[in-house]
Amino acid sequence: MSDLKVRVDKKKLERTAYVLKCVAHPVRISIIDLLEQEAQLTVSQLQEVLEIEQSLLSHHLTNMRDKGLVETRRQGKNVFYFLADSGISNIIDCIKGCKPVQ
Amino acid sequence: MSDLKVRVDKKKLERTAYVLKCVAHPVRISIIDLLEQEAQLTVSQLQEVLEIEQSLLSHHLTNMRDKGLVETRRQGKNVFYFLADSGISNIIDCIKGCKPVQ
DNA sequence: TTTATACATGAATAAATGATCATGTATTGC
DNA sequence: GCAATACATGATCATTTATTCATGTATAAA
Repeated sequence: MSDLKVRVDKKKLERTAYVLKCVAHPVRISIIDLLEQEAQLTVSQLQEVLEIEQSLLSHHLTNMRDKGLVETRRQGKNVFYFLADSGISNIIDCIKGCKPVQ
Repeated sequence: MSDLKVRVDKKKLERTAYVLKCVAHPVRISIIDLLEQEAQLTVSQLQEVLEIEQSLLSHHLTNMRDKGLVETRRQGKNVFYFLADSGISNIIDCIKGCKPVQ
């Protein structure tokens, strides 16, 4: 008991919290869910499903991109967003099997 | 593509975000990590390891309790905290195996 | 080369969260 | 009862995050 200590170093703790904070929003969870269904989606397509303002959606997407959750590919006038290979979907799956969340 | 929709209902989305937001903090992740090692710990024991103010720790614990992540048992002057059977540890494990987090 | 479409950005504001401080309550032992 | 220990709570302030609105940029098509 006296040799008890946090097994995760400070840097990783902060990084983990930082990324989790990004996941922890209804709109952003929805975006992840949609990108699990369709490999890539444009902002317009996301907007149509989510029914939120374009600029708000864009802010969310930029946020997720900054934190490495999604990546983008431009094609003509459209920008496709897709899930980064980050294992974040696993987290969502875990959450789905998680009691307090149901 | 036209029948694309979010597979999680609004209530659950909000609940999920709500709980995740609670996990998404370095101190609270640390608390979860400690309670995975020791089945139950008093506030004083947690405080000793975490080296933060008593009242701040208490606020965090109350927060986690409100959201169903931990439960308490009083024994004399001490209050023991322990992980609720919420599967939240699984989330933490998922996160540990998650790229952007490392 | 102007116009429309698709998306991003920045400033401003609102709302939620985090930290600190002071104080309150429960339990135990004297 | 009184003091000490262990923990909780409430008010306040600082910081972060969310939303909106206005405007900017890139691409394509006419």
